Amino acid sequence: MMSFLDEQAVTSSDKAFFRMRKEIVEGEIAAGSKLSEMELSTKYEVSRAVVREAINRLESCHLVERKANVGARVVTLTPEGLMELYQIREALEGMAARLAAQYMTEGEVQDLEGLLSSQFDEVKNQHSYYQEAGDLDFHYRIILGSKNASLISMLVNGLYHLVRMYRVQLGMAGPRVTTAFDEHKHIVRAISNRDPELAEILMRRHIQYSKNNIAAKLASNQSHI
Amino acid sequence: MMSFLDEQAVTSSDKAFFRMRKEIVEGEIAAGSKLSEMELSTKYEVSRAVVREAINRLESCHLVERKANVGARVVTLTPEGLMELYQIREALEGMAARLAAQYMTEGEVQDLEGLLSSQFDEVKNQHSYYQEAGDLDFHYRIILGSKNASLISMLVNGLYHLVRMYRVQLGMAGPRVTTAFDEHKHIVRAISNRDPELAEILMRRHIQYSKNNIAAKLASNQSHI
DNA sequence: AAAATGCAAATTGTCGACAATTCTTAATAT
DNA sequence: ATATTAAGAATTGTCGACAATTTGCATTTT
Repeated sequence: MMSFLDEQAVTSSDKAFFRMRKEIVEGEIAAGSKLSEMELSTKYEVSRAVVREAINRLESCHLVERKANVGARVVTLTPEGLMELYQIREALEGMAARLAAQYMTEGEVQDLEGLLSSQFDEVKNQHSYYQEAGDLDFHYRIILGSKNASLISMLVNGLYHLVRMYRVQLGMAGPRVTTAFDEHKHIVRAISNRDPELAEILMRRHIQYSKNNIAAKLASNQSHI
Repeated sequence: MMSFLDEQAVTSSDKAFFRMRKEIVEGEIAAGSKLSEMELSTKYEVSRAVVREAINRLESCHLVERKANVGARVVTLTPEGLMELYQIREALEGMAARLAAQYMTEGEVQDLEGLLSSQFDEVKNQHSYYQEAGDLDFHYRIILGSKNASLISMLVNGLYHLVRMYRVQLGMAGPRVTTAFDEHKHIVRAISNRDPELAEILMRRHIQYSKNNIAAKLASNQSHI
């Protein structure tokens, strides 16, 4: 489960990139903190060149920001940034759902329905770690179902790590589990009915709801710190 | 005119990046060709390190594809790639138009209307180099009007160079000038009326038409080569 | 003759050192 | 005391050399 795109590290820079990405997403390297090339190269026991390349790749994912002759910093999480990110998600994943309704194979649709019913059991039995893993799995399948390689790459290699960063660092295990499940159900039905318009509309609403939910959480976190 | 985001080269890699990007977009470096680091470093009279960094950045723009231990190639232009690109444009620029209808200032809307009427004069007087410069200017202004920094960066720094590459290398100076102008007019009206839904719908249709137009051209080019 | 193997050449990946820029801090001037 | 300047330290940018991997070609093998 969730073993698509098994991006395996072949080069040294790959390893550094994956490791840094993980540490940034999970907050082990704090949001907003400076990334010293020398420091990281001693920490990971590689040359500065591979750290530089890893940082460049992190910049492509929008996980760090670099300024010439000054250095790189991990992005800071802000309500505005979250809004922007979810506006983009709404546009791109709405399109992905539309395309998935057109181009997913019958087998893929059935797998998606299967995933949903297995998740239904989990939710019913209170194993509600649904949000993180389950929600991501659902979205990934639809993204892959779009059959648009550029779109897939943009979302999977690019934006979704930032999405996860927001989720992880705001401690999302929210009460949104069951309602989100219903939303998923309706989206799958639209895809199964080969109704691109509806699939897109429902996906966009789903992401809007999700945005509102996480935004509320972020606002409360901001206040009592 | 068209002097936004004056990305100025501060470092040596910047210069190499900008130059290579220009040469790739304009076909001086052929689509699908291999990028030899050594060759380019002698050609530009810089070290391999800066060429490598430039190539990495070009990969982020989806202008080149890299394979570990093998090398980088300029992307190849295909009908499928074009379809994918325009599906993404439709989603992102549709959202941009929606946001522009909400967040553009009155001044920006007036400037946009001014641009349109000045272009109307040009079209009427047969100066119809409208398509390239004029169309891009129109789209850029709406993208910037979205006020979504991530979206702006994705489109301006990322996708639009690829869009230009398709346009330039397929010799777009098409007969679509006047009809596209009417589409622009209606989009601006929706933005001016602060009607986000309509602005998005019209922008999406505009891009769909544009896609069909360029796809037809690509098909004919493919056949008689 | 076709396929497999092994060596040589070429290309990419990694490294440490040097150059250029920015940041820090302390001294000086107003 | 504040602002300015200048020297020093630290960080990033660039370079050439070496290591690892891939590619091309010749040889061998079936």
